[in-house]
Amino acid sequence: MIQNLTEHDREHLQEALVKSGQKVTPQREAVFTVLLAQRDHPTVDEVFNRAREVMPGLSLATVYNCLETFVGCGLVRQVNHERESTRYCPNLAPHAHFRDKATGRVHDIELPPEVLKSLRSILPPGFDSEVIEISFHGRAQSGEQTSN
Amino acid sequence: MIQNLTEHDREHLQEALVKSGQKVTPQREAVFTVLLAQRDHPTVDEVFNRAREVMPGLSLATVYNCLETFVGCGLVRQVNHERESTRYCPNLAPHAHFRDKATGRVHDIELPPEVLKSLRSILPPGFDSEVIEISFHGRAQSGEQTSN
DNA sequence: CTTGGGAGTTAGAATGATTCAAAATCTCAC
DNA sequence: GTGAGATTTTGAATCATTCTAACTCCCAAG
Repeated sequence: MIQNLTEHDREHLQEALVKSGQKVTPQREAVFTVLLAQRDHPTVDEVFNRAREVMPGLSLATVYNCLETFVGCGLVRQVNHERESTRYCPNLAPHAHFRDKATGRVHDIELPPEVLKSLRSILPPGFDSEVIEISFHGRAQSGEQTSN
Repeated sequence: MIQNLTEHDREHLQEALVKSGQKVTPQREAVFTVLLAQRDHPTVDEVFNRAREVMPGLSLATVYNCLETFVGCGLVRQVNHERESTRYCPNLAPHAHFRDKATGRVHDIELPPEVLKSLRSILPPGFDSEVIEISFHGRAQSGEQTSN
């Protein structure tokens, strides 16, 4: 079910970790593997449960730690919607999120550079933004798949 | 400190409540008054503390209830940022939020219709969105005031 | 080797925002 | 004035997340 990391993905992980002074550990590999295996914006709990199939001793706290580390070195993004549990997303390209009212599922929506630019342009002078979060909430006709 | 509602604002409150089958109560008036008096995106706790100056017996649960009711009848918007406490905003015009990294303060950013439109246009066919949340996170040069 | 230190992991307790449940109060139509 | 239904209150419960302290692992120095 959960494939091992490809050589390429393992290198990606290692490079990002080492670059920010962190180590590659079996737990981090497991968590990262889980994230890449099913890109459906899982919650911490979901990651935890999936990862335990592969590494039964893994603890919840470690999953929190790993994910925090990944966010810190830019490997994954957090996705928050209202006050629901934080979800995690390994899609690094600039994108927005669409949350389906009916299913709760989160879809990635590609964000063209010109739209991003027009968004930035609405900031008054003096405001300098590093992060822009865009999230839609509504209905997606079933069958739509955009979970990159 | 906390002024009474203007006639106009009181009517606005009453109309919105009645339209969705709710009653005007002293607690709801107090909470609404607090929201209008200082449009700085307060948390529930902040609303609670401010409102108690005017109505000492008011309970926290009631503040939660009132705010939920207001959101339900479109009087105010919730503003969530990461997993911090929910904040409340009586600005009904379409706008984005800018969260100042340094102070934690939230500023409203006007959202021109054409930008809104270009945002909507990135949704693939089949996706239909009622709500769009846009939030910036970064630094605002101090002195910037955009808290309406 | 073997020892010691630092990073990482673990289990479980603690936190804190929010929600829930049940009793008390209010309000308004009759 | 009465009763039903809505609202408010208090305090307990929930639940995601964070914290704490003990433990493990690995590597580098002796």
